[in-house]
Amino acid sequence: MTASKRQDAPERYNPQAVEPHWQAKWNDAAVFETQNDDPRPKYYVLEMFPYPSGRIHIGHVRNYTMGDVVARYKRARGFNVLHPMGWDAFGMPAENAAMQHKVHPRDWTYQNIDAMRSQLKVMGLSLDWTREFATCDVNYYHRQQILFTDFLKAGLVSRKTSRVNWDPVDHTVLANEQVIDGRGWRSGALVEQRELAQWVFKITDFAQDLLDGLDELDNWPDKVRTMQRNWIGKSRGLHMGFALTAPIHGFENIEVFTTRPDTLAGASFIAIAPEHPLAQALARDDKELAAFNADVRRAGTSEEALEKAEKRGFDTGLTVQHPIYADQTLPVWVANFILMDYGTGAVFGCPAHDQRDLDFARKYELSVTDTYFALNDDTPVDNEAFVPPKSQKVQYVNQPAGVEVATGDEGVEATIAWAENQGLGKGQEQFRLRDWGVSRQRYWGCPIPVIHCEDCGAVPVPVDDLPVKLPDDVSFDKPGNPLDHHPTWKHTTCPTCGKDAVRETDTMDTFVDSSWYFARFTDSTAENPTVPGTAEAWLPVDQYIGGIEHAILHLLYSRFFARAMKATGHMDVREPFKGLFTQGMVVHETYKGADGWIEPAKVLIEGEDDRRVARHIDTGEVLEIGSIEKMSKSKKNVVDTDEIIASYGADTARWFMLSDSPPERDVIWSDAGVEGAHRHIQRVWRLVNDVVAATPDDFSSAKPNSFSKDALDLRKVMHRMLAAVADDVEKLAFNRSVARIYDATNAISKAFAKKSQDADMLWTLREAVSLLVEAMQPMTPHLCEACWAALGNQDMLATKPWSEVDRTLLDDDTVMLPIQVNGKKRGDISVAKDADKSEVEAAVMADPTVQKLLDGQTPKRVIVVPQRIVNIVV
RNA sequence: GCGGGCGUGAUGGAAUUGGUAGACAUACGGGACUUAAAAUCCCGAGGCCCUAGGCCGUGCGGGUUCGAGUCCCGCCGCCCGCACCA
Repeated sequence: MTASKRQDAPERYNPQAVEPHWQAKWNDAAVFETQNDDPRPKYYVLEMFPYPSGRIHIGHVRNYTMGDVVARYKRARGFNVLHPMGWDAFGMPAENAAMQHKVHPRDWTYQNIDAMRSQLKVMGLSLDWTREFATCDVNYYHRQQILFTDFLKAGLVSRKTSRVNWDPVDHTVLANEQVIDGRGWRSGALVEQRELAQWVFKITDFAQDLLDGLDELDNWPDKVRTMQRNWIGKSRGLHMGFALTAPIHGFENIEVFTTRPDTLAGASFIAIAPEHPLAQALARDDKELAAFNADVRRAGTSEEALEKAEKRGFDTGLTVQHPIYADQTLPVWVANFILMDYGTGAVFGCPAHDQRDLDFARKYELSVTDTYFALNDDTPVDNEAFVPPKSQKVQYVNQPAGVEVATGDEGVEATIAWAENQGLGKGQEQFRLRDWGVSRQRYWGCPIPVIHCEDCGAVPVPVDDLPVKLPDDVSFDKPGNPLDHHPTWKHTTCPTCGKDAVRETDTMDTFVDSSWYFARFTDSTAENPTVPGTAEAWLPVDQYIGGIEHAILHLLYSRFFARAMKATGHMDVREPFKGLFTQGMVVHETYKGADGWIEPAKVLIEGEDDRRVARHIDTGEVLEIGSIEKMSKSKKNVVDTDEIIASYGADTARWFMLSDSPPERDVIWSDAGVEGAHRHIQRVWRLVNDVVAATPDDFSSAKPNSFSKDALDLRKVMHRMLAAVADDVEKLAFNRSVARIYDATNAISKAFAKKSQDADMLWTLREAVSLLVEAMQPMTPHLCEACWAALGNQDMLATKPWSEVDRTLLDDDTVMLPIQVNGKKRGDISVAKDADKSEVEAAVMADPTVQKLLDGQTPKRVIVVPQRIVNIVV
């Protein structure tokens, strides 16, 4: 730097020029390409790969920025970091686009991928693009078909019928969310329930192991582990048969599973699901029942829909024997709130101790019998069921098992023992988890590699014949699955007997695609799905980052896949994700005008707080300021990432995404927040250049032998910042590292403003900005590379190891202890850092301010927490 | 309905996990610089009481403790998931 240059105001940092420059340099030096044979310790950081919807959403920016900070930080810490990117590319939206815009799903998808890849590239993410793939690449789904056939051979896949929402006009299965008020979202037709033969992955084979595995996942949020535990839903109960008083259609018993056998004495009816074989058999002769069965399932079969629906029942007229009281029978009803998928699809109703049963009993005037009461309160149940936790002691009545006062758990076990003794039933562990149906009647998915032969049944396609490729020439003009009505694709011959046969035309659930992609990244071009040794070397993923919406399904399916791949010899990894982080959403205020929702870019806000007024930027129309919501196209509250990056640069977007909000919480997008982030970027650039300019041209890095107090203070701030940022990034507490960096920046500014010309301060300032730039590098990599170069460095920051902090600067010799009197802060005292309790107490009692506060009183107690606080109780 | 989570200034949040509540930022107010604006820099700020100083204060009501934003019990409010959306 020359003297004349020093007097010029530094140029504003120009991200539009700087960012592409460094992206090109990183790319040319291939600094983010990862080698499998690199000897350094591995670190695998992965963000949930995106669905190629067409645009990178600001939520993606947040997700990938977090992952990138971890990747860059770990790289600086000497790890061989794997940080790949791919595309979760199969799925319904591509088919919807095909139907609406007459574009081929493949073209639509790959165009979207191209567009989104360019968007990701301008973000400056440290990704290894050489490993990129899309799940719709034949190379990928080919290997998925290998996995499927291996799972099939290992007995992990089977055929099962299950009910689906069927749209009779579109000839398609509807997702629960596509059923709106009992009608198909597109056709508007009344939805029917259909039994469909499906391929299922036998995830229930691993129910116990999936449950047990959660205990070791201590780098997962407790919340997610709890959700998975509840989802797997292990419970102990009684499985027993209720004898029909008159056998019918070959049924002698109705098999029931209950988790509350302790209420057996209060049973007053049997309720079976509309899909229960007995209900179906009866409905064949009973039109009214058939109509009831169809009608109650119209609103959809999601648990939510069933639980929310009004309780409805149909009296079959059948009765069963009460298992305890020989003189009693119980009526058998078909009820809409019974799930065929859980237990046996039949329950006994005990209205006194289950609210749902009580509602049902009151509606249909069935009897209500108490089996137990709260201790010392035998008020009979009226319209509120008495449902104590199983651990609570209750007083039993009408009980066969000889319990009188016991906890519910004891009552459960006593009843199970009694029932087993009587030969009525058996104690059983029951899981809520159901097998995973993977068949989808759609085109844009991985074909299920199976051939149906009249003689040989369902035969897997031989591995040598794989892949089963999707045909290109498909039409979406007709309703139904294009693979099914394709003129030739499905017709083939049986691999076993050679007879004419047809291909399976269902494709796989897209969750299958995302259940093993993390393993494929370890060698994305391998002939087999994975390379033994390589997969194990990289897996488990050390840090997985994604949305909480995947807390259950995607993560559980992936955990199942790891087990299934182990069982079939594809990789020896039990838990695929060692660390999991679930990030919050990016939300934005919504604006509504007379003609509907208005995008934020078209809105001008005037005034502040509750006097804020939103106006349309063109028309001046006053708009309604709506609630803050997840960004969505329908509410038009989407912020365009391209525009943000074009006007502020990627570093600003990255910095803003990391600031303020804790990463697990939702962040509200605000223009002011972005401006603030950008100001900081500019400020750092200015500060670094000012310091460089203030340093003599022949600046040497010779470290001074001694430092003034000001210089020492600044060094302490900077080294503490560096240590704290490292600590926070390890914990993914990015918002805290950002706050530390702001703090440190303020400290440098203040020190610089003093314009000290002493050599030790100049050296310290130079050290300070270097450390600042290093600490910020994982978050704002382009700016920091530019600053690093401005500081005269030849190497790239992206490859520079993290600086060691000077431990001697981290602690002070003395600490300020707050002094409380009766829990209220009254003063401070400075004591030696390593002073023990008695020394601190002595110092405190000798302190004049304390003497004054005590005013002659003798303390009852003095509580000293070393290095923390002193509390004097008087 | 079931399950899970959250609640701290005007706003986003911090608080070493039971030890000084409000760091840092945004918005705001005041000042400096400027013909002016932008940019930049400096200062102020939880509420209440006239001040010294004090009182109150982490959704609401109780409790445990020398000490509670943090732990326990009971409410209120908001958000998320519920198996074919990805």
